[in-house]
Amino acid sequence: MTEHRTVLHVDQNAFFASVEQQANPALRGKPIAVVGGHGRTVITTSSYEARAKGVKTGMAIWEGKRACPELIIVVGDNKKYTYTSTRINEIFRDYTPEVEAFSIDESWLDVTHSLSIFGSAVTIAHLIKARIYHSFGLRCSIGIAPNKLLAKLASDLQKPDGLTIIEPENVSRVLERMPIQELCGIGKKMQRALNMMSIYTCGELGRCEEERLSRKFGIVGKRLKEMGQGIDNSPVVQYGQEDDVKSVGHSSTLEKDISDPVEIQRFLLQLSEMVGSRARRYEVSGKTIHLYVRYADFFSSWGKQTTLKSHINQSDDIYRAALSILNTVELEQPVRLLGISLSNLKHQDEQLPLFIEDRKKLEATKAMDSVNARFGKMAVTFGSLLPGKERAGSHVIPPSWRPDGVKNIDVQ
DNA sequence: TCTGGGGTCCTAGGACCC
DNA sequence: TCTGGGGTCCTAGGACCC
Repeated sequence: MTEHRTVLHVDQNAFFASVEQQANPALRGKPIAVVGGHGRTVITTSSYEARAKGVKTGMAIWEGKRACPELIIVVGDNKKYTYTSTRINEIFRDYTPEVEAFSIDESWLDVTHSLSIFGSAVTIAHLIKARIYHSFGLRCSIGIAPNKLLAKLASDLQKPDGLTIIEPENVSRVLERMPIQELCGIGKKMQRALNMMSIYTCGELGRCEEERLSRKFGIVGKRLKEMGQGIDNSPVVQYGQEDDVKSVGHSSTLEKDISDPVEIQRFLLQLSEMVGSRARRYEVSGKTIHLYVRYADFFSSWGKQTTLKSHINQSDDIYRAALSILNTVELEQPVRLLGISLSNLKHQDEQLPLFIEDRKKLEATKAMDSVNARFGKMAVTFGSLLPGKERAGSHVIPPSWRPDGVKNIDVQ
């Protein structure tokens, strides 16, 4: 038997909203909501003062204001959040190199091998809380447990500013009456399906026969039973050890629904440039292009993909592929959202193209990318973009952003 | 007055090759 | 003339996470 591990999960409380309240003292103690700088944005994060009034993530601004008329709307500033997140993860690495960023505001730390240095996991948790508070004025909730699944569950149990420990000997007691939907990985559909089988608590899930779960959920059945028992052997994957990125994509809701093919094409080119520049920055190219369209009615949408004979990451190649997909379809409604993603990726080999024309194109792309890197996204772009009225709005960074490595998304 | 954007993983069915 | 099966790649769609 191997010794059990000690894993921390650190969750920054109301991260974007708290960062804004720290940056602007006038916002402290007030109900605020962080939104994208877009006509059709939603609330990404709200302060605890706003949550107390019923403001929730995903609400439109008007919904938030209906729940809380004095709600203060703040347009998100990605640079603040990525900067703060990066600094916080640096703090974590003072306590163990085994830090895995799950999202911009959540990380796991495997401190098994640090306990002898710092005394205990609780001591480490207190040190981390104190340092984050003193450096940034931010509160976090920390869970301590023998694995990632339980550490994440633990950090959720007390918010804000919580510290919750699940000792190995207490796991089954804690799980016995814990609702299954509290587990990371069991969403609404899975909860409903399990409830239909009269399984409501982790205790019930852990005792369910694997055979019964496998019949219903296939390969996931075994994993579900383990989750109910609090078993999770997945390692904390530290920075630099992550799997290669599998897809690179951008999608954006337009300021207004559009039907004009020229406007649609212009927007598609803009998305292609965003996808291409990020793929080139990661030094990957992809064979499969996926185009996603959501119509004006919001509910109807489609996605189509095509796989090419060779890997590409040049913006105009991506654009051509996306356009060829679009041309196979008769649009049924004005378009609300367009998305392009590149997958089937491989690492770029840095060989110079054989033909002089291709080399020139590569040089031009590199120059364009470097200007954009210095002066901000879309400072330089393909000519046909420039007169466009439709632009991607400034988006608030999605919480899936990771502070390190290849999985960063663009900071705008 | 409507409802964001970034990913990962899994399944199912079909094409194609050996 | 009729019988396969495994492996890989592809498209489409859904569940889940933040």
